[in-house]
Amino acid sequence: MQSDVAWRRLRELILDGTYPPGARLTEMEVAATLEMSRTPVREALRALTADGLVRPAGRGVVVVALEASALEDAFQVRAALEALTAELAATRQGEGRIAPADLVSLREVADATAAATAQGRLTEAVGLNRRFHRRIAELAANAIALHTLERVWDQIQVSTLRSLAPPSRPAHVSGQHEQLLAAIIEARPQDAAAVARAHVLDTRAVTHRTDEPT
Amino acid sequence: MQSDVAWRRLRELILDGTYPPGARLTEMEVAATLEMSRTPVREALRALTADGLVRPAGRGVVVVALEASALEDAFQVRAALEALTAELAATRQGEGRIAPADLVSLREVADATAAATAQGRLTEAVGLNRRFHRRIAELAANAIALHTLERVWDQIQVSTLRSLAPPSRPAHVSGQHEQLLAAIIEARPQDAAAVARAHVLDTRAVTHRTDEPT
DNA sequence: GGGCCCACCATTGCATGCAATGTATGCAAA
DNA sequence: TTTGCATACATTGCATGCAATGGTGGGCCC
Repeated sequence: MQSDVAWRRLRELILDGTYPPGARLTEMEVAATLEMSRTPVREALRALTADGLVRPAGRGVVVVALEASALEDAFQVRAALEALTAELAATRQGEGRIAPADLVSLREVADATAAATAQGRLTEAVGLNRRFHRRIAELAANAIALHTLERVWDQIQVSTLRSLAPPSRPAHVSGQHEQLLAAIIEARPQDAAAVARAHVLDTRAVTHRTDEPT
Repeated sequence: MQSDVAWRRLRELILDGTYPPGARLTEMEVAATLEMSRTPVREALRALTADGLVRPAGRGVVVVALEASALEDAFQVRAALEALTAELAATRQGEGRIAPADLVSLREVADATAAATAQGRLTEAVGLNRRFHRRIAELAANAIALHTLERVWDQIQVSTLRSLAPPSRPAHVSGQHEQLLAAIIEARPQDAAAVARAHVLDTRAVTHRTDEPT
């Protein structure tokens, strides 16, 4: 379906910064770019509005740029939901409902994330980091939580794109990932929840600090 | 905007059971009912799909009926988010950022909910109960959490409509509301979070029990 | 020279035409 | 009687026309 294609492509372009926060999009313009008529584009823009990636602004829509307080809100929601998914994942592990291969794969992603971060490959690190967190959400086997998290991650990613900076303490971040991984593997739901929440809120603090320029 | 009107009206009709879970909706049919063309109806149906209230099913869409496991997922997400909003509300109260009138109003809603429940006015009780929880989310002043909760509440409401049964222990529910209210008023964030989570998960248990018929 | 108002036009929102497509129905054959 | 297939049709998805609307630039007045 073309409107889905339009949604996917536009989402990509927004998430990778091609359309940065504040950029204005009009139906006709996008229709010309994607070589389709206004109808599917229109639907895609509406969907992106519902996703919170763009908002109506007079004529057309603009890519959202969450202000500091809204970004804080997003991190709070993210922390609550990641605490939940981490807890659920650990619980499922305790019930023997998680395939060992999935845990191996999760560790690999964690290692790759640490490597990319340590070597300063920032864009790659961001992608791997997100994948790590998404893998955990998938292990929680809660589709609603996963779907909601995807939207929150998207919103945060857009609003922090311009401040792409390396974590101030890469080892610290990797350490938290390790702790989270351990809590899940060893089936300690309460610990997993606590670590996940603390980790997300740590990330928030770092992001806010690097948010000042511009 | 007509597509917004269509969205609102259809959402109402779904939430009040006029279109029960499983009901099939087609663009033309709805367009005729709402007396508008297919275009705004089409957009409304897409939005409702994104909201998780309907899902595409061959031709047209059908009103969703979450199966037991998905309903459980929804309750888990709801519990996590209401724990967050209760915690944030209590924290804000501790910072003196909540107007006394808002707390008075919250208590009034709690009382009205208890009264309606005790007297068996179920439909009214459901509405008041939702208002009580929404008020707390509003006190948390986190727009993203509130918005996300609205969607989850909607999904749960649709899937539990047919099993509209009085709480097995009305006094218990009212007692939990009181505890939650007290924790917020007395600015005990941790308690508020714990009570909110427990309360939601209690509600879930009740709902599941009444879920068997049909 | 600066500010305000008006007119124009880009752009959206809605309606509708048209082609593609999946579904259901009916008929025939086993 | 049941199953499989073909055909017709309901319904969607996309394109485009048309009217409404709000923003912007230019011109005029102060």
